[in-house]
Amino acid sequence: MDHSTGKKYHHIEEDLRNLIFSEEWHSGDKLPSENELAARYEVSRQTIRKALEALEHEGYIYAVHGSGRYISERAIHRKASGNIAVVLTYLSDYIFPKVISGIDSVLSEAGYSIILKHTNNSRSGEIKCLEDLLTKDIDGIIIEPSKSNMYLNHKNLFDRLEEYDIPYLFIQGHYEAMQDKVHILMDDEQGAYLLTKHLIETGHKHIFGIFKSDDSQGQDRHRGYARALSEAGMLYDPNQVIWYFTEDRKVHPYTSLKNKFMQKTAIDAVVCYNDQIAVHVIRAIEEAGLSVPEDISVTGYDNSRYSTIADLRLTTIVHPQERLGEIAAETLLKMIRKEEVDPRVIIEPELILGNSCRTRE
Amino acid sequence: MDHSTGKKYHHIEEDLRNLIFSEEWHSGDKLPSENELAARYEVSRQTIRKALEALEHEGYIYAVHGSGRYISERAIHRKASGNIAVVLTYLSDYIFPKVISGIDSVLSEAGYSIILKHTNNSRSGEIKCLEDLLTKDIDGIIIEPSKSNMYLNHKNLFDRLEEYDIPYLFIQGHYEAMQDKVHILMDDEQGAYLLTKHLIETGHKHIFGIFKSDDSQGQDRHRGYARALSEAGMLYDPNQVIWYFTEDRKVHPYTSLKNKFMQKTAIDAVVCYNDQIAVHVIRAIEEAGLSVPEDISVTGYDNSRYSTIADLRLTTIVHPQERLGEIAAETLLKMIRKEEVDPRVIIEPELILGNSCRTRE
DNA sequence: AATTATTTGTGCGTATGTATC
DNA sequence: AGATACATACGCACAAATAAT
Repeated sequence: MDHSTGKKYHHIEEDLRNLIFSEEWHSGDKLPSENELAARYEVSRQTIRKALEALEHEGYIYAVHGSGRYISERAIHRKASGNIAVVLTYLSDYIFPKVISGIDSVLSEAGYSIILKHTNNSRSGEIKCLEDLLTKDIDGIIIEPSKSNMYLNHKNLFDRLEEYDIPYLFIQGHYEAMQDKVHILMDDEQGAYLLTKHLIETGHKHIFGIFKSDDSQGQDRHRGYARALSEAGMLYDPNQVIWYFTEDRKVHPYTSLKNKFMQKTAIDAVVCYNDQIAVHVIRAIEEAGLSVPEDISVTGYDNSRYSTIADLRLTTIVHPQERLGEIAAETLLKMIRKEEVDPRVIIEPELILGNSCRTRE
Repeated sequence: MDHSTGKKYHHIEEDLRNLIFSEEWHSGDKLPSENELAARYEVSRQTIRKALEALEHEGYIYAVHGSGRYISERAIHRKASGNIAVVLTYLSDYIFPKVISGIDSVLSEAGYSIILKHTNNSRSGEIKCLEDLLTKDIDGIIIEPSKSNMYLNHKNLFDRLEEYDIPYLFIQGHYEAMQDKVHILMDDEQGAYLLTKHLIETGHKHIFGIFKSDDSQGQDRHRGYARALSEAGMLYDPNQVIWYFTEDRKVHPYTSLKNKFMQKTAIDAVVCYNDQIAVHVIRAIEEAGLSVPEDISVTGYDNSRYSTIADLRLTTIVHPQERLGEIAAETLLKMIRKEEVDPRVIIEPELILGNSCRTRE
């Protein structure tokens, strides 16, 4: 036996694997016969067979009895598992069904299945998801970042994805450290800008804002709010902005706001992070004995199912959820096919006028 | 060579596989040596090796050089891919997010991922899904039958699932030919019975019904409707029942109903297949110049987000969507662990009183 | 600590069966 | 029909790891 290069069949297996992936041999090509290879490598036919059988089991070649061995398709378009992972923050949250539906309409058409995972919007949940996905057979990942404004300490997981040549892209939010990666985003700044501008144009003077502090969308919407104020030459007052964390969504912001309402603080309008928040704010306003939109105007964001409460329709921003999912899926498919993609797709928001804002000048 | 029993190594492989999964051999046990097996089966050592190598590649046994071959853990807790498929009719439909959320809360806790697929409520879509899933590495399937009342012509696919030892269960509906399989169902008959009984008790005399004809839920709800009438000694009139197919959800039933409303047919109340239908029926009633509940009472089913329209709250049935998902997932986990499960879990419905029905005696 | 028997791993030779071209 | 190529099967030899002595 050959002692210097280890196992003979192993060496042959590696050599053949390289040839299969080289430019010389193509999908469908016929390999030399077992006897020819045996002669070429100067080993017995059995040793050649051992190497070939391993390659066959891996799916790179297939044998046709009486004819020969051929290079399979899969060797070229390698390991098409047909699975694409979709990692979201919440599954039961109000926009997810449409986004999934959009992603699915494109992917199932292309013959892919969706592996659905969620992070509970926690960093540890996202790490767990990614680690789990690294052990699975997947062709790509669509990720909605969790707590996207907090420091990214799991970049190594994304590095490993790239090492394994698994394409991924972000939707909805972005990590500071991953700005150069592919993102499909709403122009959240522009959305909040449009809402605030609308309030200013309809004569509101004391416009409060309530934003989520632990994701990039909250930051962006806040920026749009501030830009609209500054463009209109209005003072940006930090005391008019309330920040909240995902965790205390149920407690802090509303009591604090309610107190302000009760204390007859000068408030014209409230720009809310999203429709869900707007509903709570409206409730707080009504509990304080005031009414919407007569006393205080309220805007939402997302045009979700929350945007209609009884006969009150929120002035809000349409979130083209289904379209976002479609674009994300189409982009990922291109990445899988190694085609060039736009690293940053921005979806323009559109203002939806309801009756939750006072419209007199 | 042996011509009667096919390939020798294949026969030995099968025989050993059965022994490995039998009660006699356990995880960690040492297999007889190659020479001993060769003697026992009266074949050469090479033939034994061929069989053993196949089993090793499948992960049922592992070899320790110089020591022997042993039965691996995975042979017992076999092939934990960690993936469970969830096949639904529609993804964007109104109840699924909650069902998925319920399934996921149990499965992700147990370390499983969800592969999400949908059939568009078509038989061909379901066949495509199942065929695709048969090529994938999955540990179990939760299926919502599509067009569940139509003839089942793809039972062979379910047979193959059993052949591959992939457990599966049905939620929401059932196939006639699969009655003995595991089902997690709402008691749809009871739900419609409760609604109809409520209408009867509140003095309604001419109660129409509108049901979906192409799934088992429609049949069941219709049965509950009929049972309530017959128990109350009221006449069951086929002309008071409108059947529709999924495809013509948008056209037929409402125009037909609207005509009846316009023609001043004696109609007291309409028992609707679900909330979505109820919304359309209410619209048809209003278009005919009548009002709900003053002229005609309407009931829904599912207590979905459609159940509140402006200040009208539908009298409907709560569909414990999240709980259904949880029970389905828990049951499937038991099936994966080969534990005994109740082959038919019926979730009792609960009546939700709204203001869409007249309540005078 | 060294020896030995056992067991798996590697490799070759040969023969025969059977599908393809 | 014959040549070629893969498939199955047996026998043998030696290497390398393990476990018991």
